[in-house]
Amino acid sequence: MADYKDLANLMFPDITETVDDLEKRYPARNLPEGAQVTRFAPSPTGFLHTGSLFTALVGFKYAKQSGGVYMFRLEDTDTKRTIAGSGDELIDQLGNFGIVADEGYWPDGDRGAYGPYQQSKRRDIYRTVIKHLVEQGKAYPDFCTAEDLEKIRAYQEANKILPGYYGEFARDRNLSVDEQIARINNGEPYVVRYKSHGDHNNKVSFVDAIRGKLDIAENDVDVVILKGDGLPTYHFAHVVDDHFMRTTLVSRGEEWIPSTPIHLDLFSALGWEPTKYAHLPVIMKLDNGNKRKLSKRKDPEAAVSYFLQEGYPTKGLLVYLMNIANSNFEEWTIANKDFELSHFQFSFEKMSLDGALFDIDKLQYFCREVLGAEHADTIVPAAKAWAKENNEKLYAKISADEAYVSRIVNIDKDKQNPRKDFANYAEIETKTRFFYDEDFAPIKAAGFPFNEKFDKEFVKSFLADCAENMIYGVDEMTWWNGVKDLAAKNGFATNNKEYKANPTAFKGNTGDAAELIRIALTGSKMAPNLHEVIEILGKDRVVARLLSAI
RNA sequence: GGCCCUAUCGUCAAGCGGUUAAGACACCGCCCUCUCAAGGCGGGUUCCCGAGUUCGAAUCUCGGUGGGGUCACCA
Repeated sequence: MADYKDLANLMFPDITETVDDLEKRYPARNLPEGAQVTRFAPSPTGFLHTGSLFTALVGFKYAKQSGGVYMFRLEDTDTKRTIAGSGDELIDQLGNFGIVADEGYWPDGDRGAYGPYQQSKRRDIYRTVIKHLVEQGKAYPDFCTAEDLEKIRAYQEANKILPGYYGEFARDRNLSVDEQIARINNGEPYVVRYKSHGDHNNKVSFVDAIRGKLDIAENDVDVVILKGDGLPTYHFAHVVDDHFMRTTLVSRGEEWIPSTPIHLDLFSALGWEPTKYAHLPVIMKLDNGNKRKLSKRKDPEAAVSYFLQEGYPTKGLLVYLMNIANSNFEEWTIANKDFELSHFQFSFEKMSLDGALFDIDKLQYFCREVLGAEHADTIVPAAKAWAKENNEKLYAKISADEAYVSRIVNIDKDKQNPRKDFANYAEIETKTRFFYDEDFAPIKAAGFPFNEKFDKEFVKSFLADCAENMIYGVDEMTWWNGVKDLAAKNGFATNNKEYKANPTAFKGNTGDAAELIRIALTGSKMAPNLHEVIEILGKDRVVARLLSAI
């Protein structure tokens, strides 16, 4: 009579290492008290999702502030969905946000002593552990085909029984070892399942770092742990990897809550202490009045690359996500004007429990704050680097005359309340077009919005007078007094009270006069500080624009 | 459908048995003002519903309801 050991040897003839060997190869980490080991473990199946960045940020922050270790692990066990190169892209994009792992998978080779950090390269580790389980009768080969499984499910559905491969429905669970061996020798394909002894009517509880004590039905499903292709399923890989990588806290999306009992079951079967868990809320989006997860297909903002392409500063996005992560964060940013994200003390207790709706307005607000607090010396180089890939026009402008762009970006930057014009780098181009003659031409061609109450000839003569007598190179006060003189000379009221008392006595007020100049120079009723605009444009262009406005 | 998570302004949210129920974004109004941006001031039937516990409930309990998730050889 054959026993489990024979079965295990038949299934894994090449495995000579034991679980004990693995324990020795991956010893407990020597870290200070309280240091946390976290990880970000994406599948290389496409671009970096906004929700993934959120998860990555939280894990990174938590490890860093505790003096611990942050790992990057590539979960590439789904060979069908794997997209070549996307793992490297993920790392690259995370790098844009300053989220760099201490150890893990790296395009040019793993870093760290707990690797490999790519699941497809950990095959033998999983097989070693599974061999151990088979030897103990805690895992078994299952020969069911897709059709067999389908039949079981159809029966369960028809009889309104809980679907799944468990208990009496686990067809191959109690095959004799002799039969198992015979069928394997016969070349029948199989997967390996974990033999659960859980009871669905019992509850397991665990303490979630965010949600507190959670009580969920015990797992009783004989889950697949090794797929037909020889690679493990997520459930098994998670337990094995996070055990041997000595992870202390697993932060992942809340969609994993229902399968946590499986993981707890597996940890316990292996005699290992489970990791702590933090199940993060998922970022949602309002769609026709319904909340739903940000969708890769439908929502451009689901892809982090979207924000990068649009030119949002990475810090702005990080700040927005941290604002979702911790309710006290925004208050902290206001109290700490020139804050550095790394100085903020993140905590799971301050995390809300349900998914936030993605709010582009709020993101833009934070981005304006971030860019508003910076000066041209940092904004322009960043904008240039961004524009090189994403905005030909802006790139050309910065390349042609970086100092000129810098002067524009710095308008009103040194005032008490600096301007906050730009939410992203793209707006530097779109909001400053009038500073460029080639862009000003089409604005002009589209027609200037001069106030209809002034007749053309009057506007023309007023602007001509301005062209002749505008003062340059002086401080704003002096310049403005000059404008007021010009306005008065042309029949405008310089005192608004007088104007209001007797409007018919004047052509308009100083505001009207300034508006005419503004439109002539910028083509718009809205523009930043006229004095700065004039100084940046320079006398020649100011004169030319005033003279040709109408 | 079973199970799980969750519920305070439009959005993000503070709140932890007694509060005039903070604050931020967005919106609206006013002020400042050469316009805009910024800034200042102000505004809006916000505690899902129903029972219960209690002198007293946004807060505790139970039951509904809504929203989300999950039930794969995907993660």
